[in-house]
Amino acid sequence: MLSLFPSERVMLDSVTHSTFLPNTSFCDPLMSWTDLFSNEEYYPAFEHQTGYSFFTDTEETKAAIKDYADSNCLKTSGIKSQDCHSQSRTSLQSSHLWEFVRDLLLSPEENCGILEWEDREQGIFRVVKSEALAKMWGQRKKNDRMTYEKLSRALRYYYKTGILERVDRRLVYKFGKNAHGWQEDKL
DNA sequence: CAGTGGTTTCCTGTTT
DNA sequence: AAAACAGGAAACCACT
Repeated sequence: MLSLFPSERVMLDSVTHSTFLPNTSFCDPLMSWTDLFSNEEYYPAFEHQTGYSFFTDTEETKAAIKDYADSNCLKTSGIKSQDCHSQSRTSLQSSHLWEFVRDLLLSPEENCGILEWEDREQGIFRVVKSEALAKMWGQRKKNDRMTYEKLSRALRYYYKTGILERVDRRLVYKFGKNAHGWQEDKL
């Protein structure tokens, strides 16, 4: 039943050490984006959050919520059955930031235009909605103080390790030699 | 308990 | 002026 497509092998590879991956079927949804973003356990926490600097600014909060709402597919698109065997949904499991970004890039249903390929072959991509990306990463790490500012700091550390390569264009990054699982012909 | 890797947080300065 | 980029430094924390 668990037919391993190359893509899945890569994903399983990157997810092997995740503490979130239950020993059940790969199709068994942990939590869809629908659950994640429409669940009242999350939204109230987001909107009523006032103790942290990130949310104290009304404009910022408004923008964040708008960013959230903009990605309406986050609320309306659940995980469809056919996605069970694709690389989608795995972004919830990837433990490392670069894997999270990669998996989001590879999952149109969950991406919602937050990330976009600039050059698929060369692994160059652009962060279209920085705020939403940070929000999503924060959700993944259960950290509602996450911002793109901080997320990007973590991304910059990847330049040293070859996970990412520098691209001198705003909000544009490129996968480096040591990043795997993103190449189309290897999926 | 100690060490480590991977961030997270903060900051100051520069660039777009 | 606002949003990104740059990195250094230090705190954090899950894991081994």
